[in-house]
Parts: sequence; structure tokens; C-alpha cells
Amino acid sequence: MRLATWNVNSIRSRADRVAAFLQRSDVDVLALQETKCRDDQFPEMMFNALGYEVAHVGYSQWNGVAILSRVGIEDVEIGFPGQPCWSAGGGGAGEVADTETEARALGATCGGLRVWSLYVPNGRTLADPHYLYKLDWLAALRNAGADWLAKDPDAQVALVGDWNIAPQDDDVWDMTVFTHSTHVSEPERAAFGAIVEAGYADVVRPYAPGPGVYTYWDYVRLRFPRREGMRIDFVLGSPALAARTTGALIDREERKGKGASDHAPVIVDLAD
DNA sequence: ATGCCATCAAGGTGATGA
Repeated sequence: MRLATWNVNSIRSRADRVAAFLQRSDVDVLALQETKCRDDQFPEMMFNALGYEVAHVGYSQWNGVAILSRVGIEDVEIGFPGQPCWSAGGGGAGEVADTETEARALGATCGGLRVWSLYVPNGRTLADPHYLYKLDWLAALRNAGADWLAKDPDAQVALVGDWNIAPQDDDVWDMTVFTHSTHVSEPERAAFGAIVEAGYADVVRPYAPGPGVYTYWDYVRLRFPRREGMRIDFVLGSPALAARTTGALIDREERKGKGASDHAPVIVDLAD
């Protein structure tokens, strides 16, 4: 089975590229992030025509996650247990809390594999409330993930998507550029490490070692041709899933040309 | 060995991204 994850930065702008990628790469299950649309706007029929079933959650032009599968989609779950809500404006006396669970996590069982398509909050800046939200979100994900393995240590679980964290210094092209930035801070790296500690291994890195191996390149300042990127998209697998992994790759080709997402797809091959 | 910011909704600009 072939599993992939891709932050597409708008599915409506990228639908043709995604369809071509599915066919070219022979992917069975594809998790998407940043679809940037509501459910009724998702170009589902185009993927149905290629043999894929679609599960999606999106409430507005922000966030949005999906799973496409040609090996079945069962037990679709919007959000993971304990997923924090984003809240703003609710702190002061007399203020009305503005809270919502954002469209950042979608689970589904595809061909016996429990897949979670995840779009971890960006964090914005170290001083921004969104940064604390990001850390809370990751801590809650760790707890949910630990729970799944406590209930079934042999579960085949894939936590995939845009983690918005560069866990190692080699995962950015120049650490000096990221001083006092999000994505590389110790609390973020600790939060990512806690999920690894809970039993979810990066199954891609052994097959795509750095330095200089990235999944994201900013649109500005020739970042891609200059090979100035970040490794922030990951497939973390439970022990049973990691044991099945036979290969992995980051598809840099998809970052090339007009109309590319700023992220490249990450692909994992699993033994049948 | 790629190509010099993109996306959305709303409005003619602002928010978001990492």
C-alpha cells in the first residue's frame, strides 16, 4: 500500500495537479492539508472519477483537511479526542468567547490503516496566543495518540501532515535565520518529541536523510531553486505501521513549475 | 537544472502563511 500526505495550499487551485499526482504516483491513500474550502466546495467528483472516496472537513477559507482513498474509508472522525478549540477574546470580563474547533484533524480507516490528516497550528510568533494554542494542540494530540496505543499496541496508525515544526537543526537551511522564530523553538520540538516518545516514529527520515532534504520552500526569494527549505511535513507511524514501512520519498518534482503548492508530497510504501 | 509571493473573501485591501 502506498500512503502520501500533502499540504496543497488550496484544493480548488490544485485539483488538476493532485489528480495527476495520484495517477502518476499510484497512491492508495492521500491525506491533504490546507484545502482552504468548505465541504460543499471540495471538487470531490473529480477524485471519485479516479476511483477515490473522499472525506473532508472545512468550514471556511482557512485550514481544511481531507483524506482520499481507493482502499475504502470507514469510521470518519472529525477532530481527535481532546482537540483544543481556538479561542480569542474570551479572556476579559464581559467579553464573549469566540471559540471554535478548527478544521485541522480528520481521521479515517483506510485498508485497515487508521490515518489522521493533521494540520498543526502555525503558531505565528513566539509571543502570539496562537503559539500557546499550537503547544496545547500538540500536547492533546500526544495524549490521544498514547491512548490509541494503550488500547491497542498493535494498531496501525499513521499521524500524517503538516506539523509546522522543524525537529532538527538540519531541517531548516540556515538556523541563524530562525532565531526567535516559531517552528524550531525548544517547546515545539519537545512537543513533537513527546509524540515520538509515545510510540510514533518518523518513518520517512531513514529513507530520506538530510541535511538539505526539505518538504516546504517559501514562494518568495527563490527559496526553491536556492534549495532553501524546511522539513515540516511528516509521517509518524505506530510501531506496527513502522514495521511495515519499506520505503519513503519526498516528491520534489511537485514543487516545480507554475501553480505548485509551496509544500511537496511525502510518500510512504507499506508492505501488504 | 529552477525561476524571483500565493491563496482566499471581499473589495479595490487585509489576513494568513512559516
